[in-house]
Amino acid sequence: MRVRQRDIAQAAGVSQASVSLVVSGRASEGGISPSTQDRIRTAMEELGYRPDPVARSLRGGRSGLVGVFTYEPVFPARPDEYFHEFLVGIEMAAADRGQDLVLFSSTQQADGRRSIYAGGSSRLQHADGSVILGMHRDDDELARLAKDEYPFVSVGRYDPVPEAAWVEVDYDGAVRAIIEDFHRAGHRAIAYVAGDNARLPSLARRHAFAASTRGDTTQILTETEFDENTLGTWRDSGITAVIAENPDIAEKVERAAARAGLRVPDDFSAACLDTPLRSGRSASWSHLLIPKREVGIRSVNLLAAILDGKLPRGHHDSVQCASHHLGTIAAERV
Amino acid sequence: MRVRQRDIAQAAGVSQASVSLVVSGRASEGGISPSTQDRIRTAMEELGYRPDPVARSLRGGRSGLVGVFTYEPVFPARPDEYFHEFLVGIEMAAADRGQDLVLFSSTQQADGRRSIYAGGSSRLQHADGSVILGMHRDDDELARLAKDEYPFVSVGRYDPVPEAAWVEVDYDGAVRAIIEDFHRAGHRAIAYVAGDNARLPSLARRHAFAASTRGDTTQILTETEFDENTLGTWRDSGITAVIAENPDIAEKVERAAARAGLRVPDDFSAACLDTPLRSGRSASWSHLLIPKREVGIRSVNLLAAILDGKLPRGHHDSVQCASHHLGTIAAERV
DNA sequence: ATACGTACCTGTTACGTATCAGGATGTGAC
DNA sequence: GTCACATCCTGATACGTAACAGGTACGTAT
Repeated sequence: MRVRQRDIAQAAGVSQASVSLVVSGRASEGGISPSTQDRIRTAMEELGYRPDPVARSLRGGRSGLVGVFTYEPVFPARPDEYFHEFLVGIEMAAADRGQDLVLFSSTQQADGRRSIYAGGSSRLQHADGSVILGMHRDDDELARLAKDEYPFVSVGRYDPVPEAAWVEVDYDGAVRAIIEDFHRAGHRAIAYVAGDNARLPSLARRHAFAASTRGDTTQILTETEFDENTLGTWRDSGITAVIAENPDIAEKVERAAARAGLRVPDDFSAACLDTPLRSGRSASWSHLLIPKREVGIRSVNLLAAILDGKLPRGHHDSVQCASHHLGTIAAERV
Repeated sequence: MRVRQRDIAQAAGVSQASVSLVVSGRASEGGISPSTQDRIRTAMEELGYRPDPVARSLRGGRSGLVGVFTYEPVFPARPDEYFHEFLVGIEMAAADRGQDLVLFSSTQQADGRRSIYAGGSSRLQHADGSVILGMHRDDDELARLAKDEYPFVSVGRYDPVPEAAWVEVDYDGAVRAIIEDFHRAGHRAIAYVAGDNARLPSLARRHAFAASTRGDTTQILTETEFDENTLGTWRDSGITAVIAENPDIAEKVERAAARAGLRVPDDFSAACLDTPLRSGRSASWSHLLIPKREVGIRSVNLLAAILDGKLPRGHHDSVQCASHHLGTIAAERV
């Protein structure tokens, strides 16, 4: 049925080993004469030979498949702009390297949650290594994955499993630049509205904020603590600038301001520590330009480097983050 | 390094074959006594055995991987709402069936175009079969794929390769319902604005339109033929209803109408033969509800059925299409 | 005539699994 | 005591490829 090297060998009157040499391009190196090479190639052409990638990976250990693992569906019910850009980068890099992507949908259990080790047969092994994506993670599972020495790279810093390789976003420089903008405009009292979660990108932003505001009066509120009256309170207490941890919060602040008759940047200067959604109302805020695509690309490249033994299993890569300064930071009114 | 069945066998004092029986769940069927089964299972537990999916698929012929092939990137530069829903369905069905998805990014060539047979080694073989997605297709390549007896299912009718299996959308009923709505409202002269392409979904819609309008006065224009003056001309010639082949065209008509001081549905009744984008201005038009998710699901299921030999390689499946009637169809003014 | 080198190729093994055909052992019937 | 039969297990083989170690044949040098 399927054409094998053995069939080619028979047709060309040589051994299977010789065919293998020609197929893998080491014919000359392996000492196959040009005329024999021609015979073999002709036979391949005539019989329509296609190497079997599965047999290849069983033997050689490499399948050319890069896994993408998430605890959520890769294709969410509605297009998810947040993760999309990472995936664009991942696909670009995979295409560049001639690798294919495996999405591990099989890991989904009856309850909808995903688990690497649930099925018993670790399907991740189909891929040479995997990129781990997403907010929700089972730290124990991933720690075990690391202990099993399965090669993987986390998209984003991943402190709970320090043995893991990852590509992180370096928020510090960009946040500092935004704070400096506030300073130049005369702001010395800055409020920060944080999300209600302890997810890693959020923590990194809070950390970067704290590190950039030495000497300023700062106030950190969580999303639930922020309400209709907060802006008034801030105003009374002399706070003149607001930072939202993510676009959702920025929208919330924007709405509260509108209802209170306050405006950005006339009454409050504002910035958002994330890239706002295209269609969002806070798209005009000064914000960070999180290099998602670049992070995706680097993740695949880092994984490749680890597989090639060029970098250690626990290597950490860091990508610079830029900021986009729009007109939402105005001079403090005296 | 890696734990194999052989290691388990040695630890439990049995043969590799017995281990295989336990792993695959045919232990009792194969006549392994409960006590031996326990010994084997204990050994597996202790040594941390994980079956190798690659070896499994080499032997058994099935990898549990479902390919997804597109001539465009699966993750386009901006989130593509059109294809997204198909992919949601595909991922859902794959998860249900315990299968993983392979995105063939490796088929991308230096010029950015993709090709199945370019690399020489047909990477599609990694998957048991594939779902083919997207507007742009290389008919010759896909015909060859069919001739090679590679199992695949086209998302959408695919006449250029009739040997291919596909899941098509049955537009006829839904389009007929919309035309009947026009009729009830007294419209007898209907214009249709078609896209400038000969892509298959477009052709199917045109065909469904033609089949539903017997006896009506109809006029079919392409997108480029439609301009600022068209609406006026139509009005003078008694045309009172417009059908747009897709949301882009609907937007265009909407804009032209706005500039001409005409309104939908007061001056023209209107409908769109596609599901408008969430954010689009034509979202209020009566339109078709293309069951994309369902098509995705069925494609994967059809592929599975073909792989199981339950359906022939060239089977065609058809999904009913619904229509969503909004207030853009009004009674003709006398 | 023997030794040596080179050009060209092949036999064999391994990757980890699933399956088939059959071997050993014990039990009961006649 | 022999045969039939079930129970429990195993050896061998195949899947398609890559790589290693080495073999044959021929020509040249001594």
